[in-house]
Amino acid sequence: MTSDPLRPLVDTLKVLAHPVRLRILALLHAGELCVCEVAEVLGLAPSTVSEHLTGLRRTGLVREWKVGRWVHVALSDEAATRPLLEALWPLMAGAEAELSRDRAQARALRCDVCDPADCPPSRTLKEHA
Amino acid sequence: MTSDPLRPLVDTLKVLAHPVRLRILALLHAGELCVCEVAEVLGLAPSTVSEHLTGLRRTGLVREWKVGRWVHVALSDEAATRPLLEALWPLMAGAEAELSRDRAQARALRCDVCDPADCPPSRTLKEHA
DNA sequence: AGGTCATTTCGCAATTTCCCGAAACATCGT
DNA sequence: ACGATGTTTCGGGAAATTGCGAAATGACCT
Repeated sequence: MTSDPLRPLVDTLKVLAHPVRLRILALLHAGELCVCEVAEVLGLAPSTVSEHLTGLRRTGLVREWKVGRWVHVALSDEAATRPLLEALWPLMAGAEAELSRDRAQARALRCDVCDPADCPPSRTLKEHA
Repeated sequence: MTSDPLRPLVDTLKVLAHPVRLRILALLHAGELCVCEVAEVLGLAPSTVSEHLTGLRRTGLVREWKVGRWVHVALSDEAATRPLLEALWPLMAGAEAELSRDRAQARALRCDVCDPADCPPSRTLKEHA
């Protein structure tokens, strides 16, 4: 009774119901990134992005792991949240302009002069500037 | 800039991200009801239910129409929200106990002595008591 | 050890959500 | 017209959400 069986689903939907977090998911749909890259692309304070990612991780939508002093983020492959995400992509078509701009900016942040294989996301932003 | 292309989707997800509204959708998945029946089943004030339904209607998830002094509610058949709802049902499996209890209570509110065909939702609750 | 960069935690103000009761509306029956 | 019933709108208080900067943490480098 006190434990609401709908709680997990509601929590997941609450996390999805935010434009910044949807943009993050769409970004990660195109490949993994590190936190500072996400912050740069979205133009938000790192602390803000970190908090959004905490929510996404808590509900199993993304996974994070440490690489040096960077934290990499990628879509989780948990089966639970898959169908929801799959249903979501088509519904984001109306924002394709904004989302592809995000993706382009993310790509621009990565090494664009060297082989991607030599330029993992562990490269610092400063090193690119 | 001021117009956020993700807004419609975010609004829909925000409306979905609430246990009461999910219970309402699950209830309507089994058939149309009128507002007072929903309020009775959920044990909430009619004004509260009315406000939840306003949100569900605004995002096109349900449709309402007037029958005498009652307002009937049913799932909308809009194509836009269909895939999202279809992805949602399986994820509500964990709450099947609560949801089927809701459905049973809704059925009990309807005429259980006469033929359902003779007992549309337009029958008042008092008339059943 | 000290310095720098990436990240998280914390405190806080602004905004929004949630639920209700009271009052306003609407519709039916007498 | 009146009262009863279903519904919505409004006012307000409690709680949750959002975003940031400042400070704390962790990891690298010299």
